[in-house]
Formats: sequence, structure tokens, C-alpha cells
Amino acid sequence: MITKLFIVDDHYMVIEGIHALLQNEKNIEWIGHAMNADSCLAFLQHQQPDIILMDISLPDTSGIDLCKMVKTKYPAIHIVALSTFNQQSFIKKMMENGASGYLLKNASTKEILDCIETTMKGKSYFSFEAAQTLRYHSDDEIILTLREKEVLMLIAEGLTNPEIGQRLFISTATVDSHRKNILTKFNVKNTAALIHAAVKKGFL
Amino acid sequence: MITKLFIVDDHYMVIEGIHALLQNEKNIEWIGHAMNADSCLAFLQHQQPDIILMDISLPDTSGIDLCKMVKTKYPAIHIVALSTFNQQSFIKKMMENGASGYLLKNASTKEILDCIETTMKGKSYFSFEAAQTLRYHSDDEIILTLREKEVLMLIAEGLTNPEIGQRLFISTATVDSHRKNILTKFNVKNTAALIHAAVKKGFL
DNA sequence: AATGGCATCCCCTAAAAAAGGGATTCATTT
DNA sequence: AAATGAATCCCTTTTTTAGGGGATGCCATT
Repeated sequence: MITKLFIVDDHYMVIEGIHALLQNEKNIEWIGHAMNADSCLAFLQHQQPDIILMDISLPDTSGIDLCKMVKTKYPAIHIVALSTFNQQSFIKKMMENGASGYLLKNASTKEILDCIETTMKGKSYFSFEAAQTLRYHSDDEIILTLREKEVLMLIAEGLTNPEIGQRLFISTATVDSHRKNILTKFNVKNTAALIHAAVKKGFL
Repeated sequence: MITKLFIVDDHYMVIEGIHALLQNEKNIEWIGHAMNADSCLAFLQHQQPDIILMDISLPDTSGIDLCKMVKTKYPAIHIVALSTFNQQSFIKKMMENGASGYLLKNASTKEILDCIETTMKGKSYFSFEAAQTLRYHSDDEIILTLREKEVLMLIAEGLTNPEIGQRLFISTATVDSHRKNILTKFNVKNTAALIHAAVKKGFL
């Protein structure tokens, strides 16, 4: 059986690279590529692949959002996230939005083929390193409420508690409460460590 | 005249991609590739290219350091930085270490060829977007002293001034001085904005 | 010999944050 | 109906910052 493959990535060299790596595979048909979310959606209106390799950082929409959009319109298509970043937050978000796998860009030909094969069987596939970070950081998952995210962003902008209160039309005491909860959730002692951790975990 | 090209990148698909994009160019000879700094240096002992396309994020040493090492041993080799990141700090550091150009990974074939040609003439080449950020952020350059960088890193780890003083064997007052100078240099009002800015500018 | 940059140290004050505690409303879920 | 979680507000105390001011050696460059 021949697998129809489509790729979405804004890096021309990556597209060409995967193309070159897979050109001798007879059971994989390369049906095209897109360099942004819009042209990907346009392509899908005329033709549907079995698998899409999708970069998570795209110029227009993020791969995370594109994944969701494609999956709701075409649930049969398997989507594999393609990324340089081995970040637990990205991996989780892609999987939540319906992706079937996560492939790092330093993957070998064998990994790519394994991934396509596994995904076509309806199973999930992770790059070795991606799987490792998922396991390693599995308990690090931090869930912030909407309000807490708002406060966190304003803290990062350098606003003080009174200023944040004014901005959100709540009292300084409330901001303080949120702040304490955020610090607890991140398990850090002060603002400096908080912002550092928040950036590394993809909140900012 | 034939240009001998070598590439250092830990992403197999990028290597294959550039290879594919340039395989029909008759005046470019592809003499090999390396996926880390060590094997690059090993290769150079036997053979020297005219141009090296070098990724700035490598598994062992950073491209920034590798660039310096190669340039001191083989000054004749032109080095072009290859990166996904369009960050002014990275660009500057590579140029300081002797790079002749900065190519973003979303470059087209034409851009790559232009870059190689320009570089061979002994001139500098920048991807359009890279040149833009260089111009745009030209006045944002922040220069920290060694001590200030140390203090900044410890702040980001969440240490307080007394703790930093203990760690660096200096008084709390000195830490405070450094801290004030850092805030001034970054032109921010508090720690939160400082850490946020420092991460975005590549200090952390 | 002088200038400027770096690192070091000190003083002061007021603002802000961290770290405890607790309490109320509201909506959703069980 | 009870429980849960989010968002709101309040209190106290101690520690830490921010923001002013200034001062001293040291080193390299001028």
C-alpha cells in the first residue's frame, strides 16, 4: 500500500531534505508541500494525503492551531508534528490537538520511515528524545487558570501588583493572591525564577 | 572556479535539503558534512573547504565557539552561519567570531547561491530578514561585564542578593550595585521585566 | 599624569514582594 | 445537596528591591 505524504514547513531546505531522504521509498508518494498554513488548507480542498508532516512554527498560524483545524475538517489524515524544539509543552499541545506523533528535525531516515509506518497503523510515534522529555517532565505539567495567565504576562511586562490591579480592574490583594498561587504552581521562590521558568515552559 | 562547500548541522534533513538544492550547481563541489563540532574539526585536518555553512546550535560545542576555533586555525575558510533563529545577539556573536555571513534556514536556493557567491568575493552576506533585525535592533545592543553576566544568571536562578553575595564572595552591597547597573543597561524597572528581556536577547 | 571603565563597598528611604494566615462569592461538576 | 475550583478580597510580618546618593582601589588606554 502506498502512503500519500504531504509536508508543511516554512524552511525550504527541510522540505527538500525530507524529499531527498524519501525519494527512493517506493511505498511513499510525495503529493506536495506547503510553506504556510493558508496554502496547506487550500491544498487539502483538492487532495488529501494520508500523513502530513507539520512544522509547529509557521509564519502565519502556528502548527498547533493548524493541526486542530485540519483534524476537525479531515479527521482521517494523520498528522505528525515536526519540530526543532524538544519542549514538553509543545509536544503536549500538538497531541491534544490530534497529532499522531512528534518527530524532531534531527531524525534519521530510519526514524522518519518508522514514524510513517507506525502512524499509518493508527499508533502514536515519538522521536526517542521527545519520548524521553515527555517521560522526564511528565509530572512538571503546570496548569494555570485564565486569570493566572493574564497576571503572569503582566508580571513579565514589568508591571507591579498595584499596576496589574488597575489594568485588570481588581484589587492589589487579588493580584497578590494570584501571584502566590502562580509561584506555588511553578514551585519557585521569587519573580526572577518564575519568569525564567515560565519562558522555558513556553508560557511567555 | 569551483567552490568547495562543507556543511555542519546536526539536522540530517537540513544537510540533505541543501545537498538537494545545490546538486545541479556545477561550480559548487560538495566535499562533505559533519553533524557536530568534533567531526568537523577532524575533517578539516585532512581537507579544507572554501566555505562552511555552520549551524549555530550543535550538540557538543556551539557554532559560535566552533566558528572561532575554525577561524583561528584556518583563516582562509569563509564561514556562513546557518540558523533558524533571527536573533540579533546570535548574529553579532557569529560575526565577531569571524563569520562572513548569516543565512536563515528558510532561505531559497537563490539566496544560498547569492550568499556563496558574495562570500567568496570576500564580502559579507546576510539573509534579508537577518539584515533587517540587525538594522532594527542596532541601538538595542546591551553589553554586560563578566561580573554582571554572572549576577544576572544567579538572579534568574532565583537567588536573592544576600545569596548571590555568598555565592560570589562579595558583599550584598556590591550585588546591589551590579543589579542596579544591569537594570539601567536593560532599561527596565524591575526583575520580572529584566529576566524577560534577558531571555529574549539571548543572555539566558 | 589623567581618564574612564570595572569591581568593590557603604548609606538611606520607600516601595514591593514573599510567606503566612483566612474568607466570600459564583459556577460547574459530582 | 455537596464539593470543587476559580476569582475575588483582607490581614500581618519579614525580607527583598528599587532608586537616590557617594567612595575606593585597580587596570588599561590615552
